[in-house]
Amino acid sequence: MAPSNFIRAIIDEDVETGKWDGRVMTRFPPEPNGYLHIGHAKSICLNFGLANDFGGRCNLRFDDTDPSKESMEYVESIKADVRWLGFDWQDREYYASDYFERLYDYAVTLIKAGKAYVDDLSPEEIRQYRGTLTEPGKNSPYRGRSVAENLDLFTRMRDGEFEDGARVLRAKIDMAAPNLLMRDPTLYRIKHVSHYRTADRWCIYPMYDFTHCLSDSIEKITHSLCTLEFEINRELYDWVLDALAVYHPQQIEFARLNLTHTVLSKRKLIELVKGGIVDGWDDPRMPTLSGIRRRGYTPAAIRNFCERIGVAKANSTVDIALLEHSVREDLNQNAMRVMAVLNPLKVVITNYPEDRQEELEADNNPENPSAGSRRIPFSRVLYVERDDFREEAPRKWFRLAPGREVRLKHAYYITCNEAVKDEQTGEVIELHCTYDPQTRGGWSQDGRKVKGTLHWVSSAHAVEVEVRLYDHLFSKEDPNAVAGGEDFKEGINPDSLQILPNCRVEPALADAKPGSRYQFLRLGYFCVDPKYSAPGKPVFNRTVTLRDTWAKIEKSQKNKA
RNA sequence: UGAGGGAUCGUCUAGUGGCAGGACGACGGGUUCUGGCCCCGUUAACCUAGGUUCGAAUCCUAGUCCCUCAGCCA
Repeated sequence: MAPSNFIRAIIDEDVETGKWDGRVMTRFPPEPNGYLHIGHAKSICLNFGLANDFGGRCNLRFDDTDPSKESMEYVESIKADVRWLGFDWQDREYYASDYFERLYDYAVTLIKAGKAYVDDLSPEEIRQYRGTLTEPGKNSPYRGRSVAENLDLFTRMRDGEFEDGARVLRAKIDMAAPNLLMRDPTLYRIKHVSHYRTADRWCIYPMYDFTHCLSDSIEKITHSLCTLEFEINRELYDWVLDALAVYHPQQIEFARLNLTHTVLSKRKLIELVKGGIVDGWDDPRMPTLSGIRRRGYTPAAIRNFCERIGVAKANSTVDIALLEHSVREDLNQNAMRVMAVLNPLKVVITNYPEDRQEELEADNNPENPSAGSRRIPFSRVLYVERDDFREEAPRKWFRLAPGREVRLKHAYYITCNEAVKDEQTGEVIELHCTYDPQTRGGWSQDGRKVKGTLHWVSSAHAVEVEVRLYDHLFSKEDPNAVAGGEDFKEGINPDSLQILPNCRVEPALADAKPGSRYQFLRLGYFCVDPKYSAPGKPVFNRTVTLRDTWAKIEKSQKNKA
């Protein structure tokens, strides 16, 4: 069971008092005008999670009332993302556009009750009549039209007699209301635009404030959860339902998710995609669910994350380290361990026979013995990580350096005797080491210990692959906090993507399936990219690094120096 | 300067009149064939000022700061 929060407290009480006959009915109501991101995941987990925990149901409802922005492509991507996250709406897949006829009838009812009128004012005029935050608005000259005239005009709006923007249907509330939203809000506008589901059946479309509450009402929602920016809308939500005297759910607002080093506004995300700054909506650096999925995150990791961050009414920004922790936790338990060398440095085992090779046993996951083991080839020429060798070992260095002995994971102890350099550049291009045949499998009978254990691959057997290393898309903790005139895109991390074309991995990985996840020993978790991999030629995305204690030690050593 | 909301460790979040707890991070240690995982420990908070009370994060009063709203978007 998820930790408690103020919404659970409300539902607990409602269940106890029988307010909704013990029912819990929620809904996730996206507009199909873009891709879902990690912020939506919070809402999805909340709505479906609550319904699940209280024995209720959660609907998937598309709030598709603005045909100029919506499409089936978005509907499909949203459904795929919700399903991927692990939630099931069964047959309850609803569309506000399916309610258009009933919504129209409700509007007519409102007109007949003298609670709505057709206004001929232009958008500009409506804005002027609305007043300001501190001054009241004034009534439209068309506000006093008779019910009959309003009915006639509204019918003709529907019939397509008028141009876009010529007239709107407005609720007749109070032009002096302190809440601007209550100053005769627009209920219907004319848009001669084809809708992706209703095609050309309609040329008038209902506004959010009219549609959402009534859709909730139609679906007998009990708790209508939305984000804080809709607090102002609640008064109107309640007004519409009261005016029509229909079933009346309770709207409850919670704070949307913000993440450090990340932007989550739809506008900014679109800008990144359209500007070609990222490789589409599913770029592994994007906070979209499709991007996160391609990056290698698991649904369970996202769900755990959403549970951990909690739900409250205060604006807050979650440290992205918590997201990273969640995926490490899942992958540590479930990802198969393999060896990969990102920046290969050649190692020749000088006392190992040239024509010999052997296979060594390697466990697939120490966290899960049932994952079994595999055999990996060993031979005279190997690759190790360039970073694992230093000509001059710093303090606390456990790895390879001249004269140092280390363990090759699952293999042998080796001792570095010589670093061969390029005569021109002075760069170390090869290491000459000797191995101890008595340490096969990585154990020494004489009980001597080595501090360091390195990952490696056999040169002759290794497969060359491309690996993509990702870092936060934004260097700044809060990319939204930009000085006047500055563009948020200036905060983009120039090193957020690093492509390494010449990495070496264990031979078995040549056939790794797209989407499959591994731990590259001592490096991090990696996932086979579904977009750029080809059969026999996988491309690996780094999901997240392993925690790196040595990097911290080194950093603090540098700071002291 | 209208209306509606919100302030608890560095971050996120519990607590609703009775020992301010958890998670992440940071720091230190133990363990280890991954400088991973795991384990142990340390650090560290009630926006301010009054009041009520035996006792206040919680109730009252007055402030301060932050967020949202002037789309025919959602």
